[in-house]
Amino acid sequence: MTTPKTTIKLYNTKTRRKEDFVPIDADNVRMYVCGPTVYDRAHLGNARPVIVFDILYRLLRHVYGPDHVTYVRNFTDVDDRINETAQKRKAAGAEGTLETLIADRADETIDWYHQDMDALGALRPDHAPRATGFIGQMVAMIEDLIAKGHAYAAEGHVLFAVDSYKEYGALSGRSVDDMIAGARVEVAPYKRNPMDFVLWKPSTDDLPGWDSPWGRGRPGWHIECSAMAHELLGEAFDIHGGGNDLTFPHHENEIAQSTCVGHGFANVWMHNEMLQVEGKKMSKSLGNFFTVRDLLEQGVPGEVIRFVFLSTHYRKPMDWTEKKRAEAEKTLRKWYDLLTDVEPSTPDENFIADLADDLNSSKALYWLHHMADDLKQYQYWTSHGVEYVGPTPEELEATFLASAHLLGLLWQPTDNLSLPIIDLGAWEKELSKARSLAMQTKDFTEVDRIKNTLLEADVEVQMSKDSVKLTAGSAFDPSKLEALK
RNA sequence: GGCGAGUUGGCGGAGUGGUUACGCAGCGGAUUGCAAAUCCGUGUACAGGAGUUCGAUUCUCCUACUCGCCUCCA
Repeated sequence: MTTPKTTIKLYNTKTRRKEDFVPIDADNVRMYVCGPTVYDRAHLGNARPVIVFDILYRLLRHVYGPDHVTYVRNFTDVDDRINETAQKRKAAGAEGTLETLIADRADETIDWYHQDMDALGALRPDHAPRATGFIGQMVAMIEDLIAKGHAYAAEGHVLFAVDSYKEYGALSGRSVDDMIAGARVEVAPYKRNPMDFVLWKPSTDDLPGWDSPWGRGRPGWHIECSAMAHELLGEAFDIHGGGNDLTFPHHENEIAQSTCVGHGFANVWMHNEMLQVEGKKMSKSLGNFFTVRDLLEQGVPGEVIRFVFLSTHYRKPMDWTEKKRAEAEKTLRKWYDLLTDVEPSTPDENFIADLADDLNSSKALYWLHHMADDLKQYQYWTSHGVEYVGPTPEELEATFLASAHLLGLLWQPTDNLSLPIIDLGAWEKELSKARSLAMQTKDFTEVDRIKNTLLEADVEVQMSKDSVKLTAGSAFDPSKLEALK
């Protein structure tokens, strides 16, 4: 085991401080991130933790080695909204039992999720466990909690007794008394304390259920992460992540369960801030709700979405705006234009240092801008016959590309960001011909007419001394070129 | 009501106890038939008030405003 030369600093919600990250075992750095409930397409907000922790995963792999990091992200496939869809389908005459219809809905949603997150350039975790695959472990954990006096069965439910755990509320900075005073808790007659939360609940015949010492039922939401993290990552692991809306109650409850059963659980707790859209919370009622798939279908490349997310630090609210989308696309296109076919080398050290400082992705992008600038200048001056002492353009490009790859950017072959590939060769010849003629006659009316029409059709026109280059933009409208014929 | 985060130039967005990144937009110049692209150069900011300090945008407190969570929404 070698000591890594990069020290990663991470903000730990548990201590409310930025700390040097020291893994339990540098040969196997372990991270658990709360994944989606698979009831429907992932909305844009779901993409934020995916991208944030993808960056952390890539950084950890860079620092500790790709074979020395284990990343687990779960799928919650026990959920009433999944059941609802299945019930509706059954009522509409779909084939199969309710169980298979539920499984089908989860399967298709997981498939969508993978497709959408792949499009964002997110690496797949090492394990993507489904809650339904770990019911046995959950039941065993609940039994253990009861045996240790931290949980009790009542009316087919099993509840965690918050009074049995003194530290309850420590992660989110709340006290049980304050929360009860807030009066936002569900009052149920079988609860000893209003804050007690469900570990197990009974299922009726029309709901999925598993046999248990407390009758046929299904697990509460929080226990799955405790059980799966323990099963796949062991008694204690390094990092636990998720959106900051999960801090309470989800993560608070995970800690309570796992700690009371005797697990060390997670050392570092990380939470990303929420996403907004044009300055407002994304919600169906405001009409600004959309999925990752919606954006992709509108022709916004996943890489552009990723770039926009990276431009804001993960602990700050991020606003998704049309303007940012356009800027990101423009920048990425410029960067792609700089690339020749040089192979990536190793990332820039300054770049790594800032990224390792609590994932300062915005600062990391600054370094990419910086490197791109250098590269551009070397390319420019080299092409003008000026010789420089220092790194060659190839070396600069290799470092630039390796750095960009660490952020999951510029990974596509050559491409220019899924721009429609439209052959405008005929128009290039046309314009070129008219221009050569105009050079002699000094009458540029025809050239301007063609150029302006092309511009109106969203074609970028670049004329140099001896060539004409046309590139169709994302709003390319071929019908506008009809006028030229 | 409880808990937490934030307020930086036209916009976005880092960072720092003393010379304030960067991107986009703007402006000037080179280049161009005109443009585009590219190159060179360039201006503007740290919510308000008080305190600590030789000195605060950076630390502390107060005020205002914004936002999030407390509802199995990441």
